[in-house]
Amino acid sequence: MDYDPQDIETRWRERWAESGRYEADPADAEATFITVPYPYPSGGMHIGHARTYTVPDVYARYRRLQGDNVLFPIAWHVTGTPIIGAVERLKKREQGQIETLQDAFGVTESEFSDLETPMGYARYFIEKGDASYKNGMRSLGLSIDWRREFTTNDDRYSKFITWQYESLRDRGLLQKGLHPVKYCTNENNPVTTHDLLEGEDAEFQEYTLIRFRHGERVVPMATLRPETVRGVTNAYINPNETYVYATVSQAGGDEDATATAGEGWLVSEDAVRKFQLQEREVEIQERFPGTEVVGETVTNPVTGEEVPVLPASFVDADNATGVVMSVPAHSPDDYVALQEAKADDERMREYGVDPADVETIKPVPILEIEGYGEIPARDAVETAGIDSTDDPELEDVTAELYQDEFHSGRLLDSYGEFAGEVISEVRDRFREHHTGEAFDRMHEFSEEVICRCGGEVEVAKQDTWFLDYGDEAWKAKARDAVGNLTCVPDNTREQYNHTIDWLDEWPCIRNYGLGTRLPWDDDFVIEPLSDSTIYMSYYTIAHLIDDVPVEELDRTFFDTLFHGAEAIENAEVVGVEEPREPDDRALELREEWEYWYPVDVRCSGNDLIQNHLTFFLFHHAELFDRSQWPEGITVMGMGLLEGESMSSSKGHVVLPGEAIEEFGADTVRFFLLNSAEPWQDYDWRGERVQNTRDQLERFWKRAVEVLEDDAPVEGNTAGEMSDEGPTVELTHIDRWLLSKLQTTVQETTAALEEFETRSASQAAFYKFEEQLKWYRRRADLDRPGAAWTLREVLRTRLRLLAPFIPFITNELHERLTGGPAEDAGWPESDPELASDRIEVREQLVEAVTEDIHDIVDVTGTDPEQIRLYVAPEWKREVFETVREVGTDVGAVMGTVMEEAHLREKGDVVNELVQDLVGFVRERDEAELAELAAVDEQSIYEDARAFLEREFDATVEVIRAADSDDETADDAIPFRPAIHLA
RNA sequence: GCGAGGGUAGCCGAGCCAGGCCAAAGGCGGCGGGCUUAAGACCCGCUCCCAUAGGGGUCCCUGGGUUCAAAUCCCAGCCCUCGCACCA
Repeated sequence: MDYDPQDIETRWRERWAESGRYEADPADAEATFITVPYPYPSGGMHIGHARTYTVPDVYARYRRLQGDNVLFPIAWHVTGTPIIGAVERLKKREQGQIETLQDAFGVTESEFSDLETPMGYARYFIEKGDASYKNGMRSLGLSIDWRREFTTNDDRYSKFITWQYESLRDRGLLQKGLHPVKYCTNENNPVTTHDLLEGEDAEFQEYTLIRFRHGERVVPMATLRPETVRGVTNAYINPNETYVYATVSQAGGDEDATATAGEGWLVSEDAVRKFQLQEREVEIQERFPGTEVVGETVTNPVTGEEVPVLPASFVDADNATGVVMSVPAHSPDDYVALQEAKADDERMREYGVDPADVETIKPVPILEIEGYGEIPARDAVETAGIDSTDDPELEDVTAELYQDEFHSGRLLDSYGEFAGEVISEVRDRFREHHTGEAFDRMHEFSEEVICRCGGEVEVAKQDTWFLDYGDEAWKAKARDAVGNLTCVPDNTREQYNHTIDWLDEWPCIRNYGLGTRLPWDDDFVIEPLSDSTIYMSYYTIAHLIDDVPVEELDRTFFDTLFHGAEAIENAEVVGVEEPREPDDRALELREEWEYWYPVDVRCSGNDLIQNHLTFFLFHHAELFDRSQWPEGITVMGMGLLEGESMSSSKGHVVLPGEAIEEFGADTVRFFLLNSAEPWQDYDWRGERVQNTRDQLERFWKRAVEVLEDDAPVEGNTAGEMSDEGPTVELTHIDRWLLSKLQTTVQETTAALEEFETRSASQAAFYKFEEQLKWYRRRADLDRPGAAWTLREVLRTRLRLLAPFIPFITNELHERLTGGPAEDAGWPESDPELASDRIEVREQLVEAVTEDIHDIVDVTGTDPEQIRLYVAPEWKREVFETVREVGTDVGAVMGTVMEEAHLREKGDVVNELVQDLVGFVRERDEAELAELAAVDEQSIYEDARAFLEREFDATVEVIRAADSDDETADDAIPFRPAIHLA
């Protein structure tokens, strides 16, 4: 009977589907609710996703075996733009998109037309294509209640989201305000990171604009280090670019912008659009080349000093305002640029700048910092040996000095009230202090950003609705929810708290995308992270709510459902003043919700702690009672494929379907769970998966041997295994294996309670294999007792392994007992079978076996006769003394020497005491007590047959006291002297 | 910088929270043997150094410390990985 996973797995899948095995409804048993993020079907399912969903499945299966009523549901997240973007790219037949679809996910050209609408595309990857999530999940044998599926684009789900956002608005947690967004200047639309060709890593940077003056005009210069304003020695402008003079006024409600109406600004032409996008009205008055300004002077708004404007081709007119200030004392860039300007008289003259004036420019230090001289930038540049602005190392040197100055630079006396303070402490206050007349601000990306359409992307400030995670009262509730939580692994707790601390305003709407419209403004759609914060509650009623007409799913309906009749009738729901009539249907559904909630465990990726998981806590803490707050979050690690990160677009993925076809679902599951704990990163390597497959095959073969060994065991034939205990005679070694089995049960259980799927499967599978190996060597297997023991061991292990490898274990368990493992209950460790005594005794046999092996190896002999000398009674007496007196050699000697018959043995006793003290130290009380009760002679005598087999020699066990052999003197308690001949 | 995690034998990787049974699980690779006409698969043994009697030496990033005892606890340092958002 060969191992044929395809055959076995197909049968069980069909059985589960037909019987609705994992459909869960409220019952008397304890409810356990396990959820995992609903997949986002913007592409197919790969092996990394497979693990994400298999980890909670193992836990779900474990809890079911423990007798819980377990709900493990799934749905589909389609909100937002990625699917729309994918469809657009497909329609344009973009090469990359076509390749991803065909190569990574096996979509055929004839199927393309099905994928050309967003929901068509989603449906394909939800359930149609070979790489669809549903196919993958069913193949893996996930124990999902499929009745509860929905998508986040469903009308009823949208009503649920509407309820949430109205509630949050009424609680004052949804606010309106301006926020920076990525905006494509070609399409005139906000864009998401997924829409970018370049600049995926770009960050929004808030620049301070230093409002230099040129006569009546303002010349704003952008900087990230406003405190260096007193160190400005000159400005740079690009002589080859176009600049403008424009009137600028503040528009909209941007409180940060301070430009007074109609003020005249001098900026690059490219900057105009940036300001317009950032809530300013800009009207160009005249255009002129940069050369026109070069050679002029501008006035520093803080110091009142006049500084020259020098020409510089390195100035990027498309970055910020196109005019930059130079702080050569603290910016290595500026320092080197100034050196170059000084060296290039001809160029200065060309632009009408007197080289003599340039020569007089001296770096002006504004701070002091340990480890650098008066002019830190000069030190940094000279140490690195940089003498050109083209030197690639200059960037690193600049970054390093900025870091150092930020964290340990202290402002000089010229800063008055700010003098002596560290930059990191003082920067914000200094900026605030000057904001208005001297400082303004603007946003800019940290690097160039290009849209997929080829258009340039700029920072735009847009009016938006945001979730106010900065609200202190809300933060406090969220922290409370963390306190309530079982975090796996435990060290993630701090990360949640940290995230709660720094989360601030979160813009929760977008201009376009799939999903739910903002209830009071149809132009906007609620973005994906914001519509998935409490959806787990929707699972509890998802299969029943279809019976309720959409239009009846109003505020009262969901308020009734989640807050109950009393709260509705008494107008206790925040934001609703009127007492209302509770909705009857909602009250029925409320029972479902109350049965399943709270979420027992949410399994999710560790990358989601910073947003989704913390949002999940925030929203539960606000919208639901404390008793419905999440009880646990288990966080999962990332996957690698052959040592490299998976990537659908590069085709570097393995599909579950392919892997299951090659290895079988049990192998795929076992590998994914066994190669690392859930929260650790794992690496899918084909070679190792094959290994796992081989191991399962071996397991299968051994199990079949046990099944087929129908040596007549009274009352224990197949189909009649029970918890009744042995009906045949068991020997010491049988009992030893059964005792080890109890430890295995305990370890596996403890590990699964902690979500340690790796430790659990290691204990139940690999570690126990080691015990079996010894048992097979040690035991006479042709006994009814051995057959019974092996069957009992198999029956228990099949149940322990059932959460991990459900197909093979159910199949074997059914063949063994008549029923599947998943219906047999989780094994409990039997105290009757767990025996320290037996294990301690067996350890002595293992030890002596190992010692004989050592001697044989070292000497290279092949003994024909082995003699074991058991330590004499007086040595046992000394052992007893050590046990009683403790591990203080002096004290033991004192006691021992009181005995005349020991005293006369002299030094030998001293040595023995030393040995025994070491021996006792390493063992605990219980073990020593068991040892004290041991009759060594009989133990080795009982193991004689085994030892003779093992070494192919005759074995004699002799009392050392009865022998003249000198070797016999070496015997110490629990370590017989060994003589080989 | 802030936050989190980590550095273990040729490689991968357990152990560390709860110090001793740790020359340190398991796997891979390597070596030897068995089975086989042969190869593969499978099975057995070995795989830090020394050693012809169960022994000794050195070892878990580096340097200190605590302890009878440290891979494990404490301190300092070096190096590495991940996240830092408005994106699923």
